[in-house]
Amino acid sequence: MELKPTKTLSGFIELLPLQQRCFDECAARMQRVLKTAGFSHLDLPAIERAEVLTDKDNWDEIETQMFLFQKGDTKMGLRYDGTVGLSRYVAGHMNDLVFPFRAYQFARNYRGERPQRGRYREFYQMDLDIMGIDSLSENYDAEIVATLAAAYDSVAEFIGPVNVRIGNRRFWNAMFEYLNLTSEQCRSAFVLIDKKDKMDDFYDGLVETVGENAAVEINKVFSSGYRSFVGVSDALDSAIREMDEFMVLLDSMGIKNAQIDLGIMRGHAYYTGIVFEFFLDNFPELGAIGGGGRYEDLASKFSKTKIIGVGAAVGFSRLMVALMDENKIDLTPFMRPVRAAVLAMGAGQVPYAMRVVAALRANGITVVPYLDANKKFKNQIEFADKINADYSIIIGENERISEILAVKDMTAGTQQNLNLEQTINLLKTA
RNA sequence: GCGGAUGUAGCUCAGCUGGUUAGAGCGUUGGUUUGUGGUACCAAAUGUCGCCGGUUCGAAUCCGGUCAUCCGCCCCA
Repeated sequence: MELKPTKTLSGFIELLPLQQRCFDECAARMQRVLKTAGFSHLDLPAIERAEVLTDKDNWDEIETQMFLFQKGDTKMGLRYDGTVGLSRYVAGHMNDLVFPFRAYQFARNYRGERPQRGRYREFYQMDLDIMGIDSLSENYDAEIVATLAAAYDSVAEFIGPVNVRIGNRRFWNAMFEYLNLTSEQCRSAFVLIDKKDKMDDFYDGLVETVGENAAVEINKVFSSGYRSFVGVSDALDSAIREMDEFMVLLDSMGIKNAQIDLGIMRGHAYYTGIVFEFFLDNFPELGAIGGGGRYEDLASKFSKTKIIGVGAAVGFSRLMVALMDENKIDLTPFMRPVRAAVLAMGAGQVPYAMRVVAALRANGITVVPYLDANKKFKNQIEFADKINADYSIIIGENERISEILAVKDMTAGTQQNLNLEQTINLLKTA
């Protein structure tokens, strides 16, 4: 009989238990930080109506980017990020939410594109957003950045320190207005600046699209700094002041590892103000490990009410999987998940062994019993060794009759006879 | 959609100037006297050498096609 394949589909991830424990611990810690900052957890459907996911009508084109399918007359698809569902949710439950509304998601998302390094077809993304109706102070932009920084900080012992670079769409809009660029030129300039770090002919490209004079000015932002544009126009002054105030606020929230970098654009998405990206100090070549920004109208597709927001997304799978693949995470804290293995030697010992197991578990001790009681002792202790149990609790006929336990320290190799209470005390103390 | 690389045991790979029964390490299972693991030794099981076709007396090995995977480009809502 032909066997079916055991490999996952291309672009899908599965972890071994050791890695999964690290993944889960980091996810839990980061979510704990967000909850402490008052963000509500949203657990939205993975499947949305196709019309919610896309405005395009050309299915052939969309299908290469998304997972879409049809049941009866209903076209639907898997969500590709957290924002679409969030927009729909907020617009649909506006009466029941309190604004400014803060929410986070930690969810799997799906993309149909061809997988590449760090780009998967199924991945976890952590989204956090603060939304207001009609208006929302820029102070929340700083809070989002500070909260995300705190979330990364909670897992710093695994991923190392991070830094955040902050850009500003409003600055560029003011700049392009000052330079009298056409909307076509603006769009090209946006793309060029976004890709600046990847290009070695950035300046030539600029000259080609916006002309030499404008190119000189734009380049000056990177060579001489944005402050050289103070006093050039009211709009530029306002944008520069906004950035300065933003940095002061970040500093007051304890964020020291932030800097202005006007090359940060976040693609050509819906952002309208501050944008930002986080990077790892120790692994900058991984690229942005999270980012976000301010958008002026989150839910215009769903509601006539103007919902303003500031949000961020963390590519959690990419971050963790890339680091683990490169052996950049020390996994030793996750190598010993089991405190004790309980070995029952002979079927007659199983009831007594299970009473011991229950008593230990009731005291919060992680215990795994080996219940193939007729297996040779060698196999049993080998099992205890392989799961890296700190202790083996050996229960044979002698132990059962005299109601004691042979407790073996698997690292030291020493063994002592203890009663149940003594065993609990030994295993509870780290 | 375009380009590069790779497909041999459960895993990582060797073999590839064509020549009988296809190799290693790891892993798995059993054993080295039956209540003591991590080390060592012995043994066993598992492959249509990705698929189709061509050249040849003979193909894992050479050629063509195809599919899959990985990497990069495009795209990234």
